[in-house]
Amino acid sequence: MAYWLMKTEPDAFSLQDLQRRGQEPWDGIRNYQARNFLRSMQTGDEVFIYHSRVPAPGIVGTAEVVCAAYPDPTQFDPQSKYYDPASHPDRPRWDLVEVAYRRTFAQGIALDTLRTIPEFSDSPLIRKGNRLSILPITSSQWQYILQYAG
DNA sequence: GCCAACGTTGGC
DNA sequence: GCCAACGTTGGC
Repeated sequence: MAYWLMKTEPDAFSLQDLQRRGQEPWDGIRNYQARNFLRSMQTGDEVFIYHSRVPAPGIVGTAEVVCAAYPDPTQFDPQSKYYDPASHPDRPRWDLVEVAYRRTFAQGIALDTLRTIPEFSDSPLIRKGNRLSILPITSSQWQYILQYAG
């Protein structure tokens, strides 16, 4: 069992949207490093949901991986904004996992706060210019945040 | 909305 | 294989 963090822009898809839907295919990942993380995710892995591009970005709650990686259908859909004409069905380039809503933290953990937590000092999450939308979380980071969130 | 930082693309 | 140009991410 592993821990992860997935970023989302709440204007496009928020933790509240995930709560309403219950479960969601996390499509549209078009970064090789993030894709490789997707491919190593397993059912039962736990996930922090992070809201980006908001006045106070940070971790807002949790989800769980309920379906391991399979090819992201949007890469083959010319109508989709995630369409990738260079990807072919016999050798799909992009995958997705499905995640289910778990909980919303009573108080989120802002990026400003994460920067002050020693467990996160080496995390790409707090590095300037970091663009990884999916990243691994250590068990000590997971425990710390859960305790912080109460 | 701005723009620094970064990943990707493509000409050479 | 280099690297300039381009597109995107994400904090502010």
